[in-house]
Amino acid sequence: MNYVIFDLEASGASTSFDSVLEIYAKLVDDEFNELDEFHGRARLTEGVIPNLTAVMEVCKISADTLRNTNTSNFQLLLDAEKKFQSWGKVIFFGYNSTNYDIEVIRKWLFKSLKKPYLTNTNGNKQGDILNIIRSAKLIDDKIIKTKMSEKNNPVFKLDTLIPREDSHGARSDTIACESLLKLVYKKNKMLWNNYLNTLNREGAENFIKKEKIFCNHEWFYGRLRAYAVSFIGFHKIYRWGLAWDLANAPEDYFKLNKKDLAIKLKKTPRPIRTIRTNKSIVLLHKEYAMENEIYKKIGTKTLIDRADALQTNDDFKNLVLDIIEEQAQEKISLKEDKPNLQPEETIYDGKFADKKDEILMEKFHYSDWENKIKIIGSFNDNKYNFFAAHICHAERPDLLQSTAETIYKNVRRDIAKRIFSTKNENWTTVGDFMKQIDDARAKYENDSKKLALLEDYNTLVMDIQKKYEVA
DNA sequence: GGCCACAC
Repeated sequence: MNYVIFDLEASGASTSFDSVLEIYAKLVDDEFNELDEFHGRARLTEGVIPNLTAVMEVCKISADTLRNTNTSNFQLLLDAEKKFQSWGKVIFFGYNSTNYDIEVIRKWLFKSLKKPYLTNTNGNKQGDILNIIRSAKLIDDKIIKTKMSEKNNPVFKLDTLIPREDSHGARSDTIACESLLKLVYKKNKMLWNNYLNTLNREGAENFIKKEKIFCNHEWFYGRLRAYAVSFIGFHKIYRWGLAWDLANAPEDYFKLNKKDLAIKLKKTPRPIRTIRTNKSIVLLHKEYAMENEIYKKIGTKTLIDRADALQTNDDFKNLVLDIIEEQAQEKISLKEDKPNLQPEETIYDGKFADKKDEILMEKFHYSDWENKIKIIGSFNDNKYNFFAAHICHAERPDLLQSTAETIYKNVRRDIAKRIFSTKNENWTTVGDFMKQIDDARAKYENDSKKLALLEDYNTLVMDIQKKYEVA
């Protein structure tokens, strides 16, 4: 299988609202020979206020580029999607991508009326370089030098692992990512092959069903921890794997009645561990957990006895699964509805697009702009009408205004309402930006170069402000 | 069919 290593730069940290400004992706074969690449930039999406630190300090994209790049955000998405599809079945590798880049891509597709799960459907898989490099470091300290944190834990910031002059450029970060992947591929074939096997849900599920005792890595409080666990079953509502931490003797729990067991299972540290099977996790053979003092003390023989006791007690496993299901159900019923979610935030609201909306989305994409505009309002699910209107407004404001003035005005009012909001929002408002500018002016008061840059960003946002003040 | 959710 070929690999795509990729990175993207955006106008801020929100995966729902910020605008993708740059994407670089490199296609390589399974020995890392380069086959193709894609590099694209986009101007700021209409109606988005950038986060000053993100554009100025992190991705270092000038106000001029934000304003004048030829390609729109929508067009960049179409170009990237086309390229990705031409590459066939691949594994998409990014750094911390399960938490960030993949989320951005999903939502970007979603907002563009495309199928969101491009990177893990139709035979594609996702890998997260952060997961594999953390695990590599834990099982083999010599694999890579890292800085140490105050608490003496290895630091996994990409630009300290692979220092470069031009870090945080999409291409530079992708090349750095590639060198990390190659490092694991060359220095620890066992880990590499193992990871390729468990990085998608199917592989991870098969592995945990097959291995009586296996090692799961969990990251919390700034470091990675190895657990020796044994499979119980899949969560009846959420499908993730549930496994027994063999640091606990399961026999101690067998005689408890349901109520007492439920209470005991909730005690921290929890004897039941979650195996996040669809999060590109590293799962290893049990030997890798034996480095952990807790399991070393217990000894392999006792661990095997515990796993056997668990595996031969189906009644207990089923009872545990029932308890976990009931607790989840209770939590769902207690959860109050989250009001006021913006359309961009509803990708995981539990509903996929119905057949009619799916067909309309396809029609939207092959239609010319006159006909795209006519589709607005026809979707069953109103969020797709919202997205369609915003796309048409961003791409062809002239045409939208002349052929569907009410929609045009509504979109402009939506944007104005958002950017001029004085509340604490999940997107950057004009007010947030002004505060960021003030802080930066104070910080750089003696740096004329930075001050000049600040003025350019400020002008850009003032122009957006002027444009929507009248809306 | 893909997704979310946990636990520390």
